[in-house]
Amino acid sequence: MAGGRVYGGAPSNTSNLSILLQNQTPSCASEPLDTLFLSGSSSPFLGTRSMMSFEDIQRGKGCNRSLFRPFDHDDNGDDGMDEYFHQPEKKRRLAADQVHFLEKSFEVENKLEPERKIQLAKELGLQPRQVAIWFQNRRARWKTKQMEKDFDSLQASYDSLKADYESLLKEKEKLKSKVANLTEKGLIREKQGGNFEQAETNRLQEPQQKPLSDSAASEGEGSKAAIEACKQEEISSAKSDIFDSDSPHYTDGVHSALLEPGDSSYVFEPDQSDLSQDEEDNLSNALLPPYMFPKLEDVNYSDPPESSCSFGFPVEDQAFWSWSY
DNA sequence: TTGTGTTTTATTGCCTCC
DNA sequence: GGAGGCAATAAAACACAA
Repeated sequence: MAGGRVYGGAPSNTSNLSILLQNQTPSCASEPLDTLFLSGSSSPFLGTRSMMSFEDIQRGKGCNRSLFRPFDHDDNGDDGMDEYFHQPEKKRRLAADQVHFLEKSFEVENKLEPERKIQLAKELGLQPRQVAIWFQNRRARWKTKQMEKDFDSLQASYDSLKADYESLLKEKEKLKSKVANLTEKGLIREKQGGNFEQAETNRLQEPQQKPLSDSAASEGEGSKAAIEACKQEEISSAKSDIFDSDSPHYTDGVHSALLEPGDSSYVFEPDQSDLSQDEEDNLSNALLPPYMFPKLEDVNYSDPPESSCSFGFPVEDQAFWSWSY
């Protein structure tokens, strides 16, 4: 026994003797409940008499003696006295009705005040100690179930976040490849015709410098229009890629400046030195919630998220499992 | 029937609160 | 210091497949 606690339900020899005394003394039924149930001299099981009381309350039918028969003297017989002292008490399951009654009570309130405990014990024909134990075990079961539910819920939100992250990752790779593609095109044009932007500007500013024949002129107009269209298309394409509706939008001056034409390197080699640390953080945070994922620069994209151990909940979050109710 | 896994009842030891 | 709660655990009762 812990801390000198006295349990009425303890199947000791002394209490077995008390069982006999209680069950053979009907007048005990009129004793105050506290004395009857809580004192060290009370019986661990009140048995048939109290059970019938519960049955009378519940349905008026006979009790299921195979389920709830705390101490059946008929089984042991009159010569079973020695057996009481030498056989440990068997556990008895509560009757279905009793469990149902306790369940209903638990639904109302899962804590058990002393008065309620006494009342329940009285109605069910159990010891208050048994009722207390039942509530204690029931609370433990409820807690386990609740933890399972919460685990499922967390698992679902984790899966959802993971899917979002992976989709963002794919989109980022897609954009990276597009940027690489455009870089390649730009380099080729620079090699072929020098500064494309400058050439185009010159051409637009001096349209009449080189007289052309009608056919050549119209051809030149068509060519110019084609080039202009191509140019507009590329610029709008680059913008639309970056401002894709599903992508994080950078509306601050720093990031939108990356999209400004006029510098052939504007898209391909953004000057990261212009970014303050805060801005870099914001850029990362726009893609990855800080509580869930590491910064972009910390991620090894060649590895699946699991292998980088980046998806685990922070250690401090595990305090969630420290339950209280 | 028996072996095995699960559920239920009960105990123990520790902790907190009053 | 006693009462009561909880976690861990034991052990009986039960379910069920082989």
